Amino acid sequence: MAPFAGLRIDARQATPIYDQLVTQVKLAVAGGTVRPGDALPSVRRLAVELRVNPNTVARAWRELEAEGLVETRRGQGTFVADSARRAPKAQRTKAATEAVARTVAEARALGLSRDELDGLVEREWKRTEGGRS
Amino acid sequence: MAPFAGLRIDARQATPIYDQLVTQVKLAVAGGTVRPGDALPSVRRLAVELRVNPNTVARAWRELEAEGLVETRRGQGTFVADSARRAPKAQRTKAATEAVARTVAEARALGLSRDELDGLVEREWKRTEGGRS
Amino acid sequence: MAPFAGLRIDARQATPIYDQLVTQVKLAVAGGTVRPGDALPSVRRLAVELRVNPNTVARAWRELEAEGLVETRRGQGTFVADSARRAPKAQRTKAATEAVARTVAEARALGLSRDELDGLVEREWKRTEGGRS
Amino acid sequence: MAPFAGLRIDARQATPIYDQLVTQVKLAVAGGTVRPGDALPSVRRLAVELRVNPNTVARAWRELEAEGLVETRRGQGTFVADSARRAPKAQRTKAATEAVARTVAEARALGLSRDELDGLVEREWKRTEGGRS
DNA sequence: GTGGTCTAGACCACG
DNA sequence: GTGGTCTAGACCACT
Repeated sequence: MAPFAGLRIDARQATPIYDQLVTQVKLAVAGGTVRPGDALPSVRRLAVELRVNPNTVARAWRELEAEGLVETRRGQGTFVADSARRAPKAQRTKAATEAVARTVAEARALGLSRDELDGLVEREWKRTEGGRS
Repeated sequence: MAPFAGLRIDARQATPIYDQLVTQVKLAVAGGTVRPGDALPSVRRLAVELRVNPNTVARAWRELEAEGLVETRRGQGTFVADSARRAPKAQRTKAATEAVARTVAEARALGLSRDELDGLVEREWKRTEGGRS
Repeated sequence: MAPFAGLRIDARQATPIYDQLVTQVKLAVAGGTVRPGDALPSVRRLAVELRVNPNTVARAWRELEAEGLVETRRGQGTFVADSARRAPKAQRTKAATEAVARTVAEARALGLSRDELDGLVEREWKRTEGGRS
Repeated sequence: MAPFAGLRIDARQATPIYDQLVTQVKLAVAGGTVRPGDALPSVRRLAVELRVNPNTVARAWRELEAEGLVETRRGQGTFVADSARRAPKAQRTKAATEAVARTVAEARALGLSRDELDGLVEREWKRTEGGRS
């Protein structure tokens, strides 16, 4: 499966689209799903795929480049930088913990039981199986 | 524990503050944590507590009122509307599923195993035990 | 004279407009012409003044913010960051030396004599006298 | 010293490489440093020397030819056109004035005194003495 | 084909 | 009023 196959956005969310993309690429790099040298989808292709303006994708890639996570090669495309490293385990756990905390809080507020939550996690995990790991 | 005791905001987040408040109130109503007739914190008190512009809190309450979830009684304050009902199970599950999906996607991107994710959920669930439920 | 009164761009130049603005603000900060807390011109006002698209100015301010040189206060405007310091003398001299080298090289290529070059510098210096210093 | 011996580029600069070359050749012609009939370096040789794609050099020579400043003689190379004349004094002064203006602006923004600027010009002029003039 | 810059203009969030 | 996001579409630079 191609790297970055799973990039997706949610227009209803308050987080800006370009920011959603930045976050997902960062996560993929931190988690080792993609590696230095891997190509990001081209601005135009991804824009078509996500039905988004090319400028929006370009802005995301630009921000990532400013942070040194990716580099653009003229006329070729945008690539994960050689210097981009998989984040250490502790850091990844910390990030995941925050995400989990948000979701648990929401589940509780919605009055879900522990079993119901586990069921949802189980189902979602299965549903997303098969990506490059 | 007073209803709405846990309202909290994160100024660093991209989501507008008023939006964070709206979401939390909605969740509490949908989940049955608060019930029709319960009072929302007063605009001024909450503004002070969260160190936020009173306009921002007012804006949140206004949006909620526009949606019919709360009602303002002159001189008394803002209250959960009588018509506000706990959301039906299916709707609550749908909301929770979206939250879970986001978190599972993030965990996967970070390269966590299923067991690691379960462990984090377990820990977070235990940690937040004891609130009004 | 107001800070940043002298911001100007040259559309004929190869350097992108937003970049020209970034550079000028950086120089002004490094040189002490402007100080922490000083307001940058508003995006819209400057865009009108320079006959440029507001997006272009916004992009410049955004890049400066990403570098921590300025900070934006919601609804108020963009300001030189408190942390922005005047560059040390050595660094300023280095920057100026590069600029001088470029110009001397060009003057030589154009066949100017030393006296002619001095005359131009003299004239330009006089012409720009009167700024905040 | 061979004509065009000093052609050099700066890959870090925003200005396209081919443009940097065009500008330098134009300057050399305008200033009389090179004369009609003088040969430009061959595309390949210069590409190797500057570690640049030959297309880039070719592009520069092509632009210059389109402007009538140089002409290509099949199998021989590229030469300064017979019609290329040293620019009139006024025009050269104008070009130099712009360069000086940019540098004076930068020096002012950096908080340099008139004396400091003069010192830098003096030093740079001395340092570059000895080229073909 | 790739990314980069810029414009024009809409709509949102905040004070 | 301030800045922020996004779209649509043009043109440029480079491979």
